[in-house]
Amino acid sequence: MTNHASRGPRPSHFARVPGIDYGDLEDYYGYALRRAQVAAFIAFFQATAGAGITPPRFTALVILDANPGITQTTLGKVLGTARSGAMLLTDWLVDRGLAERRHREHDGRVWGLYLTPRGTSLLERLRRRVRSREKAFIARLAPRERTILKSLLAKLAA
Amino acid sequence: MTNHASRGPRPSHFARVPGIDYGDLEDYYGYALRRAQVAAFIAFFQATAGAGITPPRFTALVILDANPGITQTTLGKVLGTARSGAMLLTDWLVDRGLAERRHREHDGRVWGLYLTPRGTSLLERLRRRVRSREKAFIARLAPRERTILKSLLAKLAA
DNA sequence: TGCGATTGTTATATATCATTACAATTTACC
DNA sequence: GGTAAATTGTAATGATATATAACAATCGCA
Repeated sequence: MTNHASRGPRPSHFARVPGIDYGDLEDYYGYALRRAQVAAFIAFFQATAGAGITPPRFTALVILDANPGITQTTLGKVLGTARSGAMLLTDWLVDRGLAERRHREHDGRVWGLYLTPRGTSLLERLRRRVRSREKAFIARLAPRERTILKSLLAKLAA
Repeated sequence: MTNHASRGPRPSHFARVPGIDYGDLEDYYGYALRRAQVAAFIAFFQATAGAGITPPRFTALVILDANPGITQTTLGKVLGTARSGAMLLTDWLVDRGLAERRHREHDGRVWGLYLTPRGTSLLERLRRRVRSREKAFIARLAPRERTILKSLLAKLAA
């Protein structure tokens, strides 16, 4: 397998700079959410380091695992991207032997997407690593706080 | 002034697709944070529509307002980007007459960054619009929940 | 004085993503 | 049944954001 360890996104640290007046920046929910999300992204990046896996790719693996035979267009909708983007993402997975396209019987236009055994086993490994890393990340919150956070975030996303 | 209304980022909707099994995706804090952050970004985007303002640009305006004479390198640190990125961002602001570079007395390498009157007044207008839009966005949470959310997010970002 | 560090700058590369156009195919409608 | 509209995957193109690396000017320190 090609080594892609050095490629991929490098989440910026976003650390608070001493001596700087942040004005009313902290008052904005968008900024607070962004900062927390970047922290979570750094944790994710550490967990998947070396695999070239980004959040959208991880999402795609999970979705393919739970919805075998899903089409590229639907995958694009789940990811919130255009069809062409879903195709490039699928290409990336297929090129690495993680997923494959199979023709469907009743519709000649459509490819069904499926994880390969290799994709399944990579996903399993990733799940363990991401879960474990998130556990450390979320340890800053008490168990009850975690539940509350989840419910508040869900309300905002709805 | 050039019209940049049609340019800029288009936050994807990220809407939940009916009939799709999301597997354990909802279990991840990173995914929950990302979804909420995208929702906040959409709100921000609506508030600043037509001005070509992105979150980093808004942040830069706030930081310049609160820290007149700040250097590009420091601005880059605040934004979490490389020096070159801070420079391009500064160029963008300068090109639109929102900020200006002034040489500093004791250090010939450094430019101090300052908002122009136009930059100040744009920032004021943006603040009002973003605050107002965020108010509607956060209305999904009860006042007490908002306080809790802020404190939880701050813990995660620390 | 001289050397290393810092700043701004420029050039280059890359990753992500949207837009547009197109062919093949399916669906809807008359 | 036959034709127009819609859908799907694909390819080409372009825009954007941002990192890296190299460089000159300048500063600070030994």
